Amino acid sequence: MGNKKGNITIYDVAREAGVSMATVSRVVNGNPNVKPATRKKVLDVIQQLGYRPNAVARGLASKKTTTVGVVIPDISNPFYAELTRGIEDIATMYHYNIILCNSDLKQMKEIQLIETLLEKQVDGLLFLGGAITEDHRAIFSATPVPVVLAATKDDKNELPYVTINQIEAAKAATSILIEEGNKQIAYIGVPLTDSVTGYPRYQGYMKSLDENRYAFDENLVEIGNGRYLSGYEAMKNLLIKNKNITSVFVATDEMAVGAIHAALDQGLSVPKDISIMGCNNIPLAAQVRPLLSTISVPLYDIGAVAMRLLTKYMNEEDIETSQVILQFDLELRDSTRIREL
Amino acid sequence: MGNKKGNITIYDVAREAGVSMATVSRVVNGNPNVKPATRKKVLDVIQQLGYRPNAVARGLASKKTTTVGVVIPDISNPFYAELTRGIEDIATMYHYNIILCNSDLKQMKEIQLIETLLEKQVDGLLFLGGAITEDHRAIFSATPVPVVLAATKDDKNELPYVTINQIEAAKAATSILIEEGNKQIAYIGVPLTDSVTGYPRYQGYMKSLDENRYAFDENLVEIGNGRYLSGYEAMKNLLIKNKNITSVFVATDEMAVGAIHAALDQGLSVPKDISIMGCNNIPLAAQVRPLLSTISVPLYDIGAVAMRLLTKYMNEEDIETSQVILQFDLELRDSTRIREL
DNA sequence: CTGTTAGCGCCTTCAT
DNA sequence: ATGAAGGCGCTAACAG
Repeated sequence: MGNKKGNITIYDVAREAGVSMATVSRVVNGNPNVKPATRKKVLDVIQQLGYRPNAVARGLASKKTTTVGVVIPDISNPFYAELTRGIEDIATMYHYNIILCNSDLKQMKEIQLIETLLEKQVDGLLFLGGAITEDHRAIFSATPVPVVLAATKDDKNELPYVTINQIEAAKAATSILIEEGNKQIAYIGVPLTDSVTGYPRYQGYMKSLDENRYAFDENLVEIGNGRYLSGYEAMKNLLIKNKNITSVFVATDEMAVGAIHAALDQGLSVPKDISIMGCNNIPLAAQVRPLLSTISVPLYDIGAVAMRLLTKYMNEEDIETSQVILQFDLELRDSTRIREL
Repeated sequence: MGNKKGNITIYDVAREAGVSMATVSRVVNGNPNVKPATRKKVLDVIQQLGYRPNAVARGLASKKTTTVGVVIPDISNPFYAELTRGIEDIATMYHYNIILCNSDLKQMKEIQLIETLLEKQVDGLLFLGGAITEDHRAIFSATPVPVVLAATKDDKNELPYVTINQIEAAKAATSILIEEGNKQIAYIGVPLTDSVTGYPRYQGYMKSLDENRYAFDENLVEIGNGRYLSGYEAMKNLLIKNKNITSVFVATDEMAVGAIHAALDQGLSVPKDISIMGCNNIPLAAQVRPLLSTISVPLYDIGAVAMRLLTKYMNEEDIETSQVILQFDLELRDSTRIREL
């Protein structure tokens, strides 16, 4: 069976079934214009020969690969892992596969990855992570396939995206601390140059202070890199500079947990002595003691909705909204004194 | 520039540069047999035209796609996320991309994913997770491309794999608890039907007991699903059935952390009252208090080495060892009384 | 060093 | 309902 060397092709099936390649192609692709009898015959031969369609050839001929490129900062970061799961589930649902690439937030790498993905003729691109710069916009605008941003936004609103309102999320978190009656509210964030969460969350913090007539004090602000250890260090510094703080809003859960532990190591009790709010609600937040109060960001959904939006673009369906803002939630647990609204 | 409709192709570049397609192909592929002058000319035209090679066409012609398929149980599980990072890094290093698929450990899904991946003509397959059954072996043996297992092994040694010795890892963990002088050593594992970690780690636990003349007591054994909550429940049950246990070996870190918290909630002190050993050393282990003592499994390396091995197969290099057992380490932190050897 | 010529395996009009 | 034929964009001998 099959031809001499190599794989068995649509041609082999056609010959064996006594029909043309076109007919085989039709049954493989579910085209209804095939007489049931011949369809059955072809299907039998396919079965018997163990024919496996070559998606690369199909891609070349049809100009569709049913695969999308996903550029992500770091899959080992639980934040992105959860997002990716949402993406992959919906991709599978719509019969797409994803090529996953880690960018480490390096712009050069991001650009290079996009280029590679386009060479591979992906049908669409999902971009998560870093800030969108002019360079990105230039590339994306020249891209032959649709692009959707997830968990980040385009400040110029030129690109479709799905995310949450970071400013409001940070405001909500800060407000909880204000409601608790803390006299001072410290902030541990990520670099303000990070326009995705760094700057917006800082803005939200500031806004909340402002609206509630709290004075801003730069000694109450520390910047980390988002990960556990930097949260630990940041908290240590905060405690050195200011013995009396009773609350901190930390821009990422990992840092927040680090902050809790730094406070604990200093002999402080959380939340009795110091109240700590995180942000994102990654699994870790519910796996530590005290349980972390945090802003619940719908990571899985952001990924899922972004992928769904991308399928609409790829499918040239009508798009009502190309910029989606998902809701976040307050998840008040045991690291704040207020535990419910 | 370019042809009327659609993309600019190698043909356009050839025409514009006044050379043949073959020559353009040569410079694009870094073939040295091109006069520097013409190479430059071609490169210029490529630049000027913004030519982007079509990897799908190349794949069809060359029968190589430089992409590999990765079948993984669940990317949102930190254990696999870390492994995947190792895979992707090495893949990138060797100029491969990865198509990532979540199987949720469902055999039907696994098989279907493999089929899809093969249709897409991946150059190789990396399979992680579930136990290898006869069905798997049948599929893999009929696969036209190399397959490497990661973090799992083929009991029949027919397939290449890279993992650690799960039995020895569990033995080492249990031994620590024995060295501490605990009279009883409890075990919280995953189902024994899981032949990847469930059964082997249970075996290791048993072996260690046996070699040290500890009596086996089924009341000291609980089975969970590997995740935090089930560890918490398991520990609660253990404590109900047996008030006096002073040590537990828990087969996964997430469950171990759950176990710690269950003990804490029961008013016990860890490790003073009860000593807890985890296994895997995922980031979580170093982000809780007390810091979790655990077996450090080189997750990233398993992924990296597996991918490297796969490149060797795809490249038809000589393979010295197709079955690689990586070393694990003892990571003694604060949840055990013994904190160093 | 460079050009010519076949395909790679499939889809897709266009006829029939 | 089915077949014939021309690409899709590129690589890979084979000549020269």
